[in-house]
Amino acid sequence: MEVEFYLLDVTYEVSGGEPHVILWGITRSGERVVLRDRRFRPYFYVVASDKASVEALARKIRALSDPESPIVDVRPVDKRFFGKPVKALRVTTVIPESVRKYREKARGLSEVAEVLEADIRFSMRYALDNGLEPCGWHVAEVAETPVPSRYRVARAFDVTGFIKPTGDTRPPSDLRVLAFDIEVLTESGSPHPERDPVIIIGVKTSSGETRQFTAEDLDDKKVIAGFTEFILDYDPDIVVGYNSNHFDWPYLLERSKILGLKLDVGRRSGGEPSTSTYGHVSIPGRLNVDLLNYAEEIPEVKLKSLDVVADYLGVMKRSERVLVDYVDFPKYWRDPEKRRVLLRYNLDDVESTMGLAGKFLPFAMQLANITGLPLDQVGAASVGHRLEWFLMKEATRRGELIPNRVEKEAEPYKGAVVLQPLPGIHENIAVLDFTSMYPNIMIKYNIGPDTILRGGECSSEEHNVAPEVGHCFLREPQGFFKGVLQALLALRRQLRAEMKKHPVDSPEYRLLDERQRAVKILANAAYGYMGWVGARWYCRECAEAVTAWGRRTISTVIEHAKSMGLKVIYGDTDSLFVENIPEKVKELADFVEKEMGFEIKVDKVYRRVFFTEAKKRYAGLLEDGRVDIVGFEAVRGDWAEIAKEVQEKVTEILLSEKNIEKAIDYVRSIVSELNQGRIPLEKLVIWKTLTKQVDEYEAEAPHVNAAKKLRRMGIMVEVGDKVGYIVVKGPGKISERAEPYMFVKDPRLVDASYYIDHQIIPAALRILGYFGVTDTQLKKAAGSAGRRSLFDYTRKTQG
DNA sequence: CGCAGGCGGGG
DNA sequence: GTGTACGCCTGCG
Repeated sequence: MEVEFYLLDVTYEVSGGEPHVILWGITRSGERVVLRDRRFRPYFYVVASDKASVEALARKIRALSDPESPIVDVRPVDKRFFGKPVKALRVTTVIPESVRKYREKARGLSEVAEVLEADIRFSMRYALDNGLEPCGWHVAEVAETPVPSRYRVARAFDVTGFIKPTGDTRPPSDLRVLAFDIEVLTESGSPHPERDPVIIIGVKTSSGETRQFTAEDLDDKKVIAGFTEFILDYDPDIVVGYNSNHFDWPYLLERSKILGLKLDVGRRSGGEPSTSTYGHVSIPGRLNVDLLNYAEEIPEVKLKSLDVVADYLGVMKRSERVLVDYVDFPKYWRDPEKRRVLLRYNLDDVESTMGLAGKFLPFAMQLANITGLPLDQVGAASVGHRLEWFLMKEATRRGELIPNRVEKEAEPYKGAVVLQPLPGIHENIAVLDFTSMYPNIMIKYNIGPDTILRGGECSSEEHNVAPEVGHCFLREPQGFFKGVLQALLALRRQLRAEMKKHPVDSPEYRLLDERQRAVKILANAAYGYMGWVGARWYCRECAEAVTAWGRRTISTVIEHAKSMGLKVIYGDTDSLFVENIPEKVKELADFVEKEMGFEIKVDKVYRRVFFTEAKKRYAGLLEDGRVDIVGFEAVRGDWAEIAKEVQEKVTEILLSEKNIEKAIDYVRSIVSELNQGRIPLEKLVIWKTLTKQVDEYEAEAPHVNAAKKLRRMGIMVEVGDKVGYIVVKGPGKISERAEPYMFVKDPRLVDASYYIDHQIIPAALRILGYFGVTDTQLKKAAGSAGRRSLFDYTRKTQG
């Protein structure tokens, strides 16, 4: 018989000395099922050295066989390695874990040149070989079997014949999602599972049910037991949390162990959640997704707390929800009135989490489907690993052997061009962007580790020779990266064309849009991936050639623009700021398309744009009246909110009204408010990330000092944490006066002069300084700027 | 005042 | 654990 099912996850287990591939899925009729494939066996490839005979090597490998997990097959297969045809030996054994042992033994043989694909997890091996697409529908030839008692599913099947994806990625209509959030009570410092109870667990389901499990005073046994029971009862396919991979699940697991409970929440009895690849927490038969992984990909949001991200995405307004700082939990928990507030806080978090799931899951599911990584892994995997799985899938499909990672020292190379901007205010400027510049360069010049000519005769008549660096690439045959990228770009065009056939608010449109986004991200990652030392397809010269061709490409366009009399104001990597003269812009775009084989498009038009001498910094007024600020302090996360506000406002006044006096007066009013202690404390917090352990810092930076103070209070701060501090009055260096923000309760303690001299004035002067405004002017009392126009201010020169 | 260490946002 | 280019902070000599 045949069964059609939506693939959730792929795992495996060894039972009776035999490996079983386990596929967790949902059938068309909504039954949760497992499919087992007992026929598949682990294997890897061996490539013989040039001199060695393949037959002799095969005999030697067979002789390595060990009865514990015998080598059951060694056979020659035709493959390609970096594009070249090779005769490889496929070595098959029985127990997945024994691949490691045979791999090492094979490496020890003198006739062996390469041992390949011996580090791929058995379940992923199966997925690769069968082209499985997680979060997509499949059909398989199966035989139904009784459901083994350990599986909590409706039906079970053995795969007996083919198994393949159908291409349909529309999720089942009754897909069950459960969002949860835990609250931990700690009297001081960071929570410790051996000491601090889980006082609340809130859950919300996609069916609309909401529940809260609460501790009796400090006894949290029933909280965890109730939560476990709820999960088994509701039986979700997807479990979502926020930072759940690194907080909620590890904490619950530790706490359960201490309380003598089993966190038996999976679809396989006895299988507790466990931390696995890329740091994700795996729950048997369910997809556990940490939504923080996706929030981390939003650069516009600097502080990734749940409330901030939910507010940004329009899921829940910060102003309309309850917020409680965790240092205040004990106070709230003890007081019956306040406890209600804490419960509401937890519920708001759970609802925000479910809201984020609605925003992120459709994209995540498409990404899982395209890369081949199960949904629970794909979020936790880095950009490089996501692309790598996609490449591994493509390589397998094309009969290409997957290269090993090689331990290497990173070698730096030259990057893109950044033009010196023409300083001042410019009117009516068009920003031109290359479409997928780096992917198109890789396609045009056939760049990749399989097409690069190392040694050998290179000529510019027969090869593509990279400018400046001289790396040489074959024109034929088409390389692996070129093939993959062409397919990706074509797929994206097709998806975008398909989108036009559906209403913007339809589920079809949304699905196609999420899919084209996932495709775009993969294509854009290819260049950076080749320059990553940890990549299987690492190729430093390739990455270096891409940036070299990139530099020449944009330089050619700049030269052409100039020759046409079109003034270029600025440019960076793949973008150009030019005078907005439509006929000339059109002519330039035609030149780029017809003469150079690239596409360039007007990305936006600025009514007015302002540059100083600095690169990578500008502010522009868009045609719809919005102000774009790029690179300046206002858009950086490591400046106090108040400095950002001042810079934003100053920029807006300058660009929209060209009124310097008004801007000066505005800055003065803020300075005066600061001096009077009337600026809210939260606008004075400066956030900085710890990039290493606190003790490893050589210099005593303010955020490092604040982190040390936190640690003395028992609050753990680790690499990657953002430390928020406020500079307070007192003697000593700035760093000594950097206090963790939650310890500062009185605005009068704030060092106003620090914020004036080091935050507000510099941020304002970055813009106003260009017009000759000085810091003394900004510090005078408000309202004394006089009535002069922009043109009374002379441009400050370097001389 | 210049340099080093540190950091983050942007193309 | 995708890449490089860039500007500005604080600390320090």
